[in-house]
Amino acid sequence: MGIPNLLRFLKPFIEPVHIKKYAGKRVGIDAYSWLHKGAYSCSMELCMDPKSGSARRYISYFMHHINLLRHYKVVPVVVFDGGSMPCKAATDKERHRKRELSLALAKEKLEQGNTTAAIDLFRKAVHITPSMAYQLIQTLRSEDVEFVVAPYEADSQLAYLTTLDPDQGGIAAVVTEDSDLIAYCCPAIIFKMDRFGNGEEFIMERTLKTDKASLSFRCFDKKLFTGMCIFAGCDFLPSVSGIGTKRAYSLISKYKNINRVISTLKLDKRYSVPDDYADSLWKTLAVFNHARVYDVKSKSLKHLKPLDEQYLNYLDGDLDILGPPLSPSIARGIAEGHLNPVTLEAFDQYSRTISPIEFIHTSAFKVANQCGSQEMTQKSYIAIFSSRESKENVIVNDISNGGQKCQKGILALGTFILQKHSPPVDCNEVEPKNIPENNPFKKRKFTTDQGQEMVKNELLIDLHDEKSILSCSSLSQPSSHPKKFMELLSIGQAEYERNSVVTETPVSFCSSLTEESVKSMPNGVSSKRQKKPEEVQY
DNA sequence: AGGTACGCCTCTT
DNA sequence: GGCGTACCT
Repeated sequence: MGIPNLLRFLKPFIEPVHIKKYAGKRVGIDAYSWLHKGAYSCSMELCMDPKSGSARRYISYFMHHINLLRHYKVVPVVVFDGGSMPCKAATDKERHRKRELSLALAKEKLEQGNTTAAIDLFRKAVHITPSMAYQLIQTLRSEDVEFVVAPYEADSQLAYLTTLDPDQGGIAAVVTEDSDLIAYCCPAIIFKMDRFGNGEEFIMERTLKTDKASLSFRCFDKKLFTGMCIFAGCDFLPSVSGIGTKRAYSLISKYKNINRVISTLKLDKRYSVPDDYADSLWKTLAVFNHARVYDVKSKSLKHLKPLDEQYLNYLDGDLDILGPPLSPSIARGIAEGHLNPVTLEAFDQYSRTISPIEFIHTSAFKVANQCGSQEMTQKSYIAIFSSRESKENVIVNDISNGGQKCQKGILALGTFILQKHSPPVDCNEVEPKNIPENNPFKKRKFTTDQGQEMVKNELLIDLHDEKSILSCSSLSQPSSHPKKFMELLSIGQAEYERNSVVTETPVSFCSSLTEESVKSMPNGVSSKRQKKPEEVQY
């Protein structure tokens, strides 16, 4: 919802603009705005049969706008929303309830044959799902459009990108419909861009420096500006009843200090200020300043602005209100569009019907091939894959035999089996840390399908934890350097990711294997692999 | 005057 | 999500 009435309030500072002004520049796109508008054209299809062709009209809508930008030599960088913030859970739940209600009514109307009424209700029932975003991501990939999925809010990710240089992945402006970007003090925002490229531009510096229509932000710094927005009410914190943009503005310009505004409000009998309002407001300010964002360069989570002592105090050590931290591998999986940011599961785990074990062999081959005759021999291979039993903490029994029991993200290295813990489904859950101690190896008995008892070395590591991987790698491969291991790991991961998107089907992937290369596979490849890969189906 | 609650619209042809 | 509007303080 953004900040109610903020755009109207700041109208004097908003000027018409055409997107061609940003020719040659990189411009961030708030994917949600266009997804939402695009979904309007196919709301019924999306509700009833999301897999149908006509349910993909929202993608055409989106791509039209992308092509428009490209036509004007603007480089689009699409930013998607990631997981929802804990503090918005209540709002989210309420919206969900309303949508469910509309959906039920819509289906009812449809059965009664009242299509017009049904469509109207379907429009209220549509919401943008991670799956829809993923469909779009696949198109963006094929069209070579840069994108990133924010760990949490797209707004903060976009605000972060505006702070970077273009050659570091930075953007010059943001195209969105959401006034929250103003609260983040985003330097340049284009609102209401239409299909011809006309929009309304908000420039932060211009707003802070010029007086218009008896409004002046000259005495405002960015902190006060964000503070004003929060006082007026935002998604994270509802405003004190009776306070909107105008009163928030006059209070801030009068006292120029956030705590003084709060004390004044508390003394004023007209308003009822909750006891914890000051606390909540400072926390909200901390969210606008230090939200978790993804840094493409380091491939890990960062804070929008580096955390300082002051804000750490406001947060009272409770960093989780910024959204729970994510490990680099998970954050990257989300950012690059492979993991559903809400469930943390791989998007395409159901689209693949080749068995996990087949997939391990095929990608292992590729990895082994890329390693050549380096110190990691053909016998060592890495594969990361998804299987359907992703929520169980099952350990794969035998890499060459089992497969069916594999869980998401198992890493197989040489003769050892490395297990990744399944990511917590509940985001509030603490990530299991199973960092191996001095001797992470243990013998484990297991029974093969043929009833034989076998003992295998088994190593449990936490793939969420890079340190854990490093310590294991030096133990399991004394001859290889941890860095080499990490390199291999990233090749394996990249291999998996590359092949888990539609650009290469398992069919074409498998058919690239030669008989000879398959023979050299560590555990011997099941003969299945060589029989007509064309039969493999999705 | 300013805030709030409510209903309407966003697309495509 | 935004916007306009009628109604309330």
